Amino acid sequence: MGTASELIMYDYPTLLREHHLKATPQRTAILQVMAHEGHISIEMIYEKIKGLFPSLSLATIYKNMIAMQEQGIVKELKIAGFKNRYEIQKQPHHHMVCQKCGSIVDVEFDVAQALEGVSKSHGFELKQIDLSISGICDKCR
Amino acid sequence: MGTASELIMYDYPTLLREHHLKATPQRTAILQVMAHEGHISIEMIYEKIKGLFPSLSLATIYKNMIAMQEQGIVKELKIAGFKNRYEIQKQPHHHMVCQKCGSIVDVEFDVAQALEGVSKSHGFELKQIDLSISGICDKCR
DNA sequence: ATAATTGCAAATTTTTTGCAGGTTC
DNA sequence: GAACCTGCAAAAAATTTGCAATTAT
Repeated sequence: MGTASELIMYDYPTLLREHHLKATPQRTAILQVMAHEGHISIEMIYEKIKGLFPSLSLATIYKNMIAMQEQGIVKELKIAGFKNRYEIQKQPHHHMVCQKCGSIVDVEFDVAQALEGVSKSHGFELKQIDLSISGICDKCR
Repeated sequence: MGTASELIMYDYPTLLREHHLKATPQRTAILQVMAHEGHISIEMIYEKIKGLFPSLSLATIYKNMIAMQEQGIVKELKIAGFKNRYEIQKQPHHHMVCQKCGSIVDVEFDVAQALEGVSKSHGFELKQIDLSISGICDKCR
């Protein structure tokens, strides 16, 4: 505990400044909640921090999510059957979503490996695989 | 051309009845447009068939999409950066999305194979892989 | 005849925008 | 002090709902 890398991980003001965004208390709090909750919706963030900022506006969270997405700090997750969630950008990984409770677990593995094996190792009953690869198509280049 | 399987594929009234849904003209038209366009938004469906049904309501399309999703006839696609699209349920497959124009191409392949290879063969500049596997988690069973 | 579906209007929900005042660098 | 950010109110966009009339089986 207490290594440099751990400290850096949680220095959101610095992270924000490095991405040309000002380190406001609201913005820092949003990142802290995201770090703590993992995968969280706009509404959940609002509920979690409105106590700290009585005048907090949903618009502020929306605006910050857009700004932080543009800077690559956060990522929007569109999950079938659930509202959009957001997470702090980490190393590339995938998600395992429970269709019942909506809980999401990060899974880190090479896509080339057996998906069945991954889900089984988590006691997960695999029902659906959603894979979408994006980039720039032939026509658009 | 003209094989039985081809004809069955496009017999949407029968497909609907087999799924306990009535074969209304609106519903059939929605499926025909989806079959023709491939991956289409609610708004685009509306634009495509409102000429045929001057009194058509967006609510009708929304209601039908929900009903047909419940019956497994159609599937909702949540694509990063774009509005939801819908497609007729086919054999399992994945999607290749252009981040610029939003065009979507179906890709059928075993996830276990090289994704790079798939995109390259389509002249696609791979930028992001979104994979989400869903089912029922250990806790919910 | 029954049950489902449509279309309309209205209500909700979700997200975006403009702007005045306040904050960060 | 310049540029950016917040919060409010309002607007816009997306989706859902209730209900009466109509349609499919």
